[in-house]
Amino acid sequence: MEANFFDRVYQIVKQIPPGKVTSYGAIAKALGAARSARMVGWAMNAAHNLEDVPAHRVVNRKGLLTGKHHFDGTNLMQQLLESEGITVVDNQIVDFEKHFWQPDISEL
DNA sequence: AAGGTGACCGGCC
DNA sequence: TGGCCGGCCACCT
Repeated sequence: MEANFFDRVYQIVKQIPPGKVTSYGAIAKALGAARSARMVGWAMNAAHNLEDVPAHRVVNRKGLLTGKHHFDGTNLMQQLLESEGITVVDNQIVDFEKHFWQPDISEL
């Protein structure tokens, strides 16, 4: 198994339960590289191509759907989140902290 | 091999 | 969550 940085991110994101969201920083921190949040975003860029990785559940720390532009449409990401019970207004998740899910690397 | 790039974060104004 | 700046790490050409 190639335990690459990307794969690590994928494993974390795949563990995000429905109706929950997390931030890049949280994932980066779980990986032990809190300052490498940018890398997480990079990983997502490739990850969003994979159906196994619910990239739509990953947003920045403000709860903004910054990466929505990388999805097929413009409101696709929002639709997916709303479909899971998450309210999204103006590309921002309402009660972000309430829906926030902290990655648990111990599960790996 | 080196440089540019990127869906960010935290700190400061 | 208004805006700007530096840092950090891996991927791509």
